[in-house]
Amino acid sequence: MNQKKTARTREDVLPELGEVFREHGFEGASLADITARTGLGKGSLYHFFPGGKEEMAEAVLDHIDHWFETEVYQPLREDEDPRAAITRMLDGTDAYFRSGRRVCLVGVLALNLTRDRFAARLSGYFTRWRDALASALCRLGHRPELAGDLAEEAVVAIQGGLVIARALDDPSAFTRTLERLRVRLLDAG
Amino acid sequence: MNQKKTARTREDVLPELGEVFREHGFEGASLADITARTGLGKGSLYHFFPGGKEEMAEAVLDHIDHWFETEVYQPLREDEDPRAAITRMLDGTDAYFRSGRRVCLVGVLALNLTRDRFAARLSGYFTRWRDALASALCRLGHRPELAGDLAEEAVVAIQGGLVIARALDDPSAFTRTLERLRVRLLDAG
DNA sequence: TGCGCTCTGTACCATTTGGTACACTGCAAT
DNA sequence: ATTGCAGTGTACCAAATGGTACAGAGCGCA
Repeated sequence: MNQKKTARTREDVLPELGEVFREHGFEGASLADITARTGLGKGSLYHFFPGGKEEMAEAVLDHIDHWFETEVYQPLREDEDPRAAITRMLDGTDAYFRSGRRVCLVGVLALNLTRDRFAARLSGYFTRWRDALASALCRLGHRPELAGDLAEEAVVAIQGGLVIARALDDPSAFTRTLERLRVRLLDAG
Repeated sequence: MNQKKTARTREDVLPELGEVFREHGFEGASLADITARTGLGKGSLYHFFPGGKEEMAEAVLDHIDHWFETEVYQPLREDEDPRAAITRMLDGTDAYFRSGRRVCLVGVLALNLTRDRFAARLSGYFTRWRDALASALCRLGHRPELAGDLAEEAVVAIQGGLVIARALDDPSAFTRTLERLRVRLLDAG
């Protein structure tokens, strides 16, 4: 009934923080942008994240990583039905990126020089995705090196689809990309 | 023998300007970065680009657009040997992006909110690439709608390959992407 | 009631920001 | 030689930057 006006815990600012970094990039995101978006003053912000912007971005990346780990990577690695796990990955990805209307923060941070600050997190995100998908493809019957190549192609396509969808301001470019992947990943099993 | 210490004309600062925007993004690129990289003081900078950062970025985008138009798109549209034109596109793309060590400025600008300032240029760059490639694929014997889809897939893959190569700090992820495209674009003709 | 703690707003800081003003340099045409 | 103008360096500006200090607010608990 009585809903709080502002987010209270460190945890629930993370999504809003993520949106700011998505929209402005790391260097471009000012504390003014951040306080405006989160509703938190500098006081609270530096209370939760004594390390400033850098710690905020790290926390957001950890949060994202955790989501993908449990929702996508683990099923890909462990689900006894790899076909179902891949379908779940595609649907989850479509939902997470809002069918192409939302951009990938990891991709955004990877492009600038800021990449170097978060190098380990950024490369970990993509290599774990690729390896988890390769694992599922292997269990689906693909030969190992072919599975690795196909998995890389899929991760590449997803990132590219987000860039193009945003550049064209046409989310359908992303959903078409996912459809192509659905065919390519599931048909040859 | 006597080489000039600094770039002189508006034209030859454009590559250096482009690098700054690539490395920092639009919002993140400060005038200090720009003067440092180009060797030009604010005086000269604002003499060449009275509109400031925005005009600089527009000039760089025009420059890039012109390069791709003459080196890639026109051959794709007009070369009587579409197979050769596609090979030229792949080789030119590999060279332009330094085999994955360089990032695509158009892609970088597309991801942030700054996209809106340059919306027409950004979408034009990708749509013209896709349509030119689709034209070559048609002449190679593909059915028109299939050619359009394949062309979109290629443009998506190139952008994605750049993101992944940069995130992993592994340019070979980009060259592998180009190899996959070489097969897929040229084999089914 | 009063203690202790997390959380928050505000005032403040030095530095940097994008941008302007302007006086100067050098050279090309007269 | 003089003029004119493209190109340049420097000083300057108000505003915004990331970050700090600190005095409180609110609340759980004794």
